[in-house]
Amino acid sequence: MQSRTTETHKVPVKRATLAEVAEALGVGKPTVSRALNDYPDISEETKRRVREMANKLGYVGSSRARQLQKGAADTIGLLVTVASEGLQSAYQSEFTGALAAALDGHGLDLLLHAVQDPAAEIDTYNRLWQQGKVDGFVLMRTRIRDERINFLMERGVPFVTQGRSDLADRHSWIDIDSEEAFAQGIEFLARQGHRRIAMISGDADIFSTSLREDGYRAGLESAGLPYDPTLIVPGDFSAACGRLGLKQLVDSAAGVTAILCANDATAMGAISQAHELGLSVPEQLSVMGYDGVRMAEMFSPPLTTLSHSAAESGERIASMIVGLVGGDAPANHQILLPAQIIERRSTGPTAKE
Amino acid sequence: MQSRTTETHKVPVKRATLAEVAEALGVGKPTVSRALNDYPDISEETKRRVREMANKLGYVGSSRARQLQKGAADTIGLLVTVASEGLQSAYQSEFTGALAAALDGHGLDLLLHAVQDPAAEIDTYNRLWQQGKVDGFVLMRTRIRDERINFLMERGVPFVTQGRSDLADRHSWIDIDSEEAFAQGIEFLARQGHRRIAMISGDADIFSTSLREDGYRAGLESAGLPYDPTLIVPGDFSAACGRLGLKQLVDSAAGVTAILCANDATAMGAISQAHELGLSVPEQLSVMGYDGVRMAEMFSPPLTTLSHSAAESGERIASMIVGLVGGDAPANHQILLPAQIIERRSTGPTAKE
DNA sequence: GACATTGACGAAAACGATTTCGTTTGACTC
DNA sequence: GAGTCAAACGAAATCGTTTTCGTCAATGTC
Repeated sequence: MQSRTTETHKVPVKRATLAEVAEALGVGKPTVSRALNDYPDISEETKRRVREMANKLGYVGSSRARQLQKGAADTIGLLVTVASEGLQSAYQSEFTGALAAALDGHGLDLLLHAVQDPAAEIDTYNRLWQQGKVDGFVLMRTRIRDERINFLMERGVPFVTQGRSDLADRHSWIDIDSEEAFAQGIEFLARQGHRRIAMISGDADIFSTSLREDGYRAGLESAGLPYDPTLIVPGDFSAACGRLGLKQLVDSAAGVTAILCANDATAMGAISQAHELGLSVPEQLSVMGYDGVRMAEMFSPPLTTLSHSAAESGERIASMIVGLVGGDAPANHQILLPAQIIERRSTGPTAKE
Repeated sequence: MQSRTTETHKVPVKRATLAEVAEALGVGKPTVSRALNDYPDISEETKRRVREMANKLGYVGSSRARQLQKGAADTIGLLVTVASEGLQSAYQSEFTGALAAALDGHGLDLLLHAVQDPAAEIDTYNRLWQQGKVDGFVLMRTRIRDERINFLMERGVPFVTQGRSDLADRHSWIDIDSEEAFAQGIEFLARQGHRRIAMISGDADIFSTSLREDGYRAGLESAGLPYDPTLIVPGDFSAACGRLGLKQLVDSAAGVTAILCANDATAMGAISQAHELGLSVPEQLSVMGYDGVRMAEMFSPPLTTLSHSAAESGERIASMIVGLVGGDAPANHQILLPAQIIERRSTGPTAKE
């Protein structure tokens, strides 16, 4: 039994090398290399023979050697901050999956790195780049005065951010028009008769938080509703802050009948807390989320949300980073995508009592 | 404006090389290399000087060159199947984050690859390995007669699975004792007075699905309850199948008062559907999940679940794969972790009517 | 004082691809 | 038939490390 296991242990099937393919064919290494890479100065006949032999020998070029010579890693880095455990939010995980899939379509791999100590974040970007493990980065959750962006721009490292920044005109980014989305969300709620609409916001240092709040205000204004700063309660995109925020709003007895949350997780937390306090959604309280994560549909009640496609963001970003690594100018790629309201059952007119 | 952007464009800060450090110090390359790697045959004094200079020059060794020479990539591969979009489940995403964090602790990076076409899955494992982009793999969601496991074992590729398999005695794995967990779950529900307890199961081809069903049966038996095969409804670990499954159970009018789901996502879907059908949880129906994802706590009602730690699994797996890559025998690492019931509010005695 | 031994270091090979820069061959021109 | 040119291919250099195998001086031994 045990011997069985040690038997199968470490039988490294030798990987075929380019030189071997060349020898087996009686041609030079460059010929094989160029044939496989479809260079024009190799005859079709030779290419065919080379491909055949490579196939027969099960040859797969060593990316290590190629990387060293070509100076490219064919890999994009993505750093996620793990708050004690796990990828932060459902949206981030959907986006990450979509990004990985899209990169695959371009022949790139995704290097996922968890940063645990925020202080070491820049160091990690630096190391990954200096070591040559990645050709560029994708940044999620851009922050206000985001030092990562400065750092990467200074050294000319290709990167794309998901979310704008203070320096948005100088680098590549993709973003959702959250200002517009939140405005529409408010107008939607106002049309259902809500007059006191609160917002549970996101981290103050995340760039898009202020955009979402701007949208909230703009929505109020175009709906002809007064703006009451006390109706914006700070949060951090977590479900936990949704619970806290809701409790706070209820306790304040401000007469709120609808809440627009910074994201779906927060909205779910808020609803969960509402139920706990004996408030029914949406009869007594409407709650709307943002992002449109898949779980939102399965929540109870299914969540009305401002939805945008993680898959599309992932694909767009993949194309952008490919272009950048290929030498495109950073500012050539800036895309603003719209979000749209998906009406489900967490919102509605408040029931008359 | 535009010129501004082109200005900052592509100013590759040249990375310092080992040869430069050597030259600046007037010593040979091997000396620098060995000093930095703390070899014993370099004097302390020299090591100090080398480190100093390396630091001053901002030298970070090229992992590309090191990989080529040492034959190691210091990277572990993780393939996730993206069902149309995103990482599959909340648990998988938590686990992935935990794994990345744990690997970081061992100086390894995580290469995340999305497999879109199941037919190309093995090819991808092969390519990543042959190319030398990874030193080993972590496999999630082991399947019955999992061809990935055969493939990797045949070529002596280091890998650890999360979940046992048919060949569990021949390779490294970590798993949750889901059989025991499900049995306890059933007993727990039985103690609350439930007599007709259903199960919404997972994909039939996932190895652990049958273990969970075994646990379900074992639990019934030790609670002295009869086993009724019609009370196991097939699913696929999604929230959607939770909805479907619940509807089916209700329609069948089998008198079910409690449901144990294959995972939390399914449980959430079931609850959501229950609400939609006008059933209150847990007054009319108890629902229990499995995994203990963070969102479960924020669900409404908060989900009772069989919880286990993604962080611990991640850490254990990281240690295991490090050992394997280092040459340990595969069968030396097999760990079974327990799950524990977290009682929240989706379960309880059925209210008398 | 000749001879092993040890400590500290360097020259060159190696890893496995790609690229540079020829070279060879044959066809084509005038 | 000498000269030009393009097509097809190869020898050797290259990427930046680590490793192998010395070398050289200083130390210890008898």
